[in-house]
Amino acid sequence: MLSERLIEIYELLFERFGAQHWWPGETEFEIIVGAILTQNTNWDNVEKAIGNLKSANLLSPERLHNTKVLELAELIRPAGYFNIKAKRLKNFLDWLFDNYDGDLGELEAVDTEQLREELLSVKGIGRETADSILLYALNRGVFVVDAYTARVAFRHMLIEPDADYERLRELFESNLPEDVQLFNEYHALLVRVGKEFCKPKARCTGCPLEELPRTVDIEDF
DNA sequence: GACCAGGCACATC
DNA sequence: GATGTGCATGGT
Repeated sequence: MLSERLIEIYELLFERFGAQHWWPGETEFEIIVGAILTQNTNWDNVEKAIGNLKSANLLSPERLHNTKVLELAELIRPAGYFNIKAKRLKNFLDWLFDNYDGDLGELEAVDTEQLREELLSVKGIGRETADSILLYALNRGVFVVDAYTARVAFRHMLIEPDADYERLRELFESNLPEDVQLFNEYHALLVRVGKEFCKPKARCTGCPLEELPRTVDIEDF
């Protein structure tokens, strides 16, 4: 029932928008950095910050680990919250070097659930950031929930409007086949439709999901 | 000038 | 557990 509905929604979105080619980023590490920098921030601003890191030739765990936090903050200034995000990047790198010799390849041997717990223990990495890293950088079968996901889900997916993060994650993970590529594309498509049509407190004229039954009134989300 | 954007930690009740 | 606040830039 729910799984058929989730697949129907996925197909409607894919037919309209096609492949989204997520995550934008050339390397595993660039994806991780982007996941932290994009917290509550427009992606265009994140790209400027990542561009600065690339220009400074600092986009590697080793080199970023050896960069002073103040210098790092200045480089990522366009991404906003630059002081706190510089510290968050440092926290991640400290964890990586303390536990895995600074080698992202060593993470491959770690069980997904354990890795999620460890990432969540890093100060500045919350559930969405951890899950984005797991899915988009490390190719683990974890569904990423964000503000767009929640809004679309509450409007169309027959889930209680007060469902929390874990409940939303469970909705997708327990009603879809565990498929990294499907999770990758589905989340990206939810962001796409959320940006273009399923906006806060706006009727979504022309939205590919327009005719589907709703859980709640549009005005509430 | 107001509002928003691919959150999170922390304080407080 | 739920709710409120600080963190900050750049586009509309």
